[in-house]
Amino acid sequence: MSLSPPRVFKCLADDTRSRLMLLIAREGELCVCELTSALQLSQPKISRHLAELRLCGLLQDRRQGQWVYYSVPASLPAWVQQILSITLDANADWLSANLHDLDAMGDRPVRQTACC
Amino acid sequence: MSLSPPRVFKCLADDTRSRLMLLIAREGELCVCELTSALQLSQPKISRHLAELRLCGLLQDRRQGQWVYYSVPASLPAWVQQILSITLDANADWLSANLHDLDAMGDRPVRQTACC
DNA sequence: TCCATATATACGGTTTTTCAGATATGGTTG
DNA sequence: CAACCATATCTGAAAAACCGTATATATGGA
Repeated sequence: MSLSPPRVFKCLADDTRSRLMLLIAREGELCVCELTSALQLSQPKISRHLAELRLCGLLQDRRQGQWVYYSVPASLPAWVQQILSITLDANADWLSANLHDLDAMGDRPVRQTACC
Repeated sequence: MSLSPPRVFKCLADDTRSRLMLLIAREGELCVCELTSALQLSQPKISRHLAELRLCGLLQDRRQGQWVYYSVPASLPAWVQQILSITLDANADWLSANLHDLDAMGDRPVRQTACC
């Protein structure tokens, strides 16, 4: 299951999945409830697309208490990370409404720092 | 009909279309018969995917005699061109069989130079 | 004009994707 | 343990994508 170009593009070939990936790439790590607020979509729909991205290897998840956080794995091939970065830089306006809704979200869960 | 990220990715989210785009981006300009040889696929299938890429704005065509040449328009947004370039550089092996079949093709049509 | 070549498109059928809604799982708290 | 919250998965149906075959269009040459 290698990351050929069409396979990567197919993962991103959906409005919801593109927004999820770019938001997570930008913010570093986001949990499902934050993404649900940012995209204003139903939770099952968000989860389904996140699962697809995770199965392709474009996302990894981490559970912390009740919340599951998604992030871009460091092991993701460099060219895929570059594509995300370039797309993000050139499409800030396209993502602006989602960033606004994310910032407007109340009661965002608090991440635990890695240090003990 | 703007080129949003998911729209671009959807255009590239198919094995045939990815190969067509990367081959054309690499070679500058290729005609349908050359692409048919490079991908070893039926002509209608190649033409159908080329039409889809052209309708999205990712390719432009130019007729010269019997042949129709496809190329990446200079007006394509820079971020899309960068994505093509990065993907091409990082996936030379994935494209190698197609490049080989292209080189092995006999009787390749001769392009007219732009000068008179 | 007639034929050959190159390319584009139309048609019909199969497979894939997507979605909404319902439900299941798993952790937390009382 | 029971109730609750966050998240995941299942189900069935609608929509879209893809393909092979047949056919149409356009160019060039005899």
